[in-house]
Amino acid sequence: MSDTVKATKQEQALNERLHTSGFRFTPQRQEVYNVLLDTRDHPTADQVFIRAKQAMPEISMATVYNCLDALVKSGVVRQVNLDRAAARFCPNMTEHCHFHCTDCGRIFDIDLDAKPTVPEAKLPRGFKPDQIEISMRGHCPDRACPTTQKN
Amino acid sequence: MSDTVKATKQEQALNERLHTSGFRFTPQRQEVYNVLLDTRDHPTADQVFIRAKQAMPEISMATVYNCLDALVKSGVVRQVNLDRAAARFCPNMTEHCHFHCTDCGRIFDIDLDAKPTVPEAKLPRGFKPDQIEISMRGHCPDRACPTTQKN
DNA sequence: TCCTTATTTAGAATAATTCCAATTATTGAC
DNA sequence: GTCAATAATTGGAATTATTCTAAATAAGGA
Repeated sequence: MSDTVKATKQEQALNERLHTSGFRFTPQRQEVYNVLLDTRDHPTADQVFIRAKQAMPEISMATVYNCLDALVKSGVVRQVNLDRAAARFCPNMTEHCHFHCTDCGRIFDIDLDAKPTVPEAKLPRGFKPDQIEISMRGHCPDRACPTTQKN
Repeated sequence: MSDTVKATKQEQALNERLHTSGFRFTPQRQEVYNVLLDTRDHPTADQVFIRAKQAMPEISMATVYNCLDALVKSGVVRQVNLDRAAARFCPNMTEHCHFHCTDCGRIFDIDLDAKPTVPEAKLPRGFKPDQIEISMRGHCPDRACPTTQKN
């Protein structure tokens, strides 16, 4: 019951975020967002599609792409591009970067204390960065990486 | 004339780098590498193809991809993946990161004093990064960015 | 030189994403 | 609440970058 209230509040929050970016609130966008919140494993659009279909069998791939795009542009979801693989999506909007485990293929969020800076970089005068993105590639702890699942 | 000698030396160096990674030296690989050295504007495979064809009209797209792959694996060329756009290639193997100008679309190399580190990141125990990659998005100085050319 | 194996080539195939046109849903004005 | 305007959804076609394939060619070592 408080669950319902909570869900509604959450919906209203999403509604607002969408509207301030010029998008409409739709059940599909809510569902796609729910999928992302549900399992924060950085799914691809394809995986989001499969998961969203469980609750909403009629949803189409084109809509999933549209929804993801709207969510990203509304600032409630981040798009994660690693190498040239399919884009992945995460609802974690805190300052963080991504660690890609080359053993299991999983992607982990690594929290950052602050907006990333690059002390080693000597930016030539006149260059004004809006955004700095960091990604790491390496090995995650064995415990968390037992199988060689692609994910 | 010293040019010829120089070219040969350069070829021999490339030959060695390829061989130590288990690749053969071929004129196509030399040409693709030359194209990259020639204009360091981070061309896509497509652009490399077009440029390589001038000196080597018979070269095919598949070969360009194969050559770029061999060069990357031999450690003489870096592959630059920004967003989900076509991969770009650069022969600058010094420590550097990339600045993507959202006005003109060009990509600039930004030198780094040292291998990138991330002071802000608290890596959970057990995570062992092999590689840290940094990219920036923003605006380059107007002087260098007069036209809105896509590149 | 000959043999083995890698490379090149053109074209087909694939994967992720975007585009399209028709239908449906949402929103704001009345 | 109804209606019109506009945005979103849908399925499928189209596009783009890249990889694969099979046959021909070229390197490198015995």
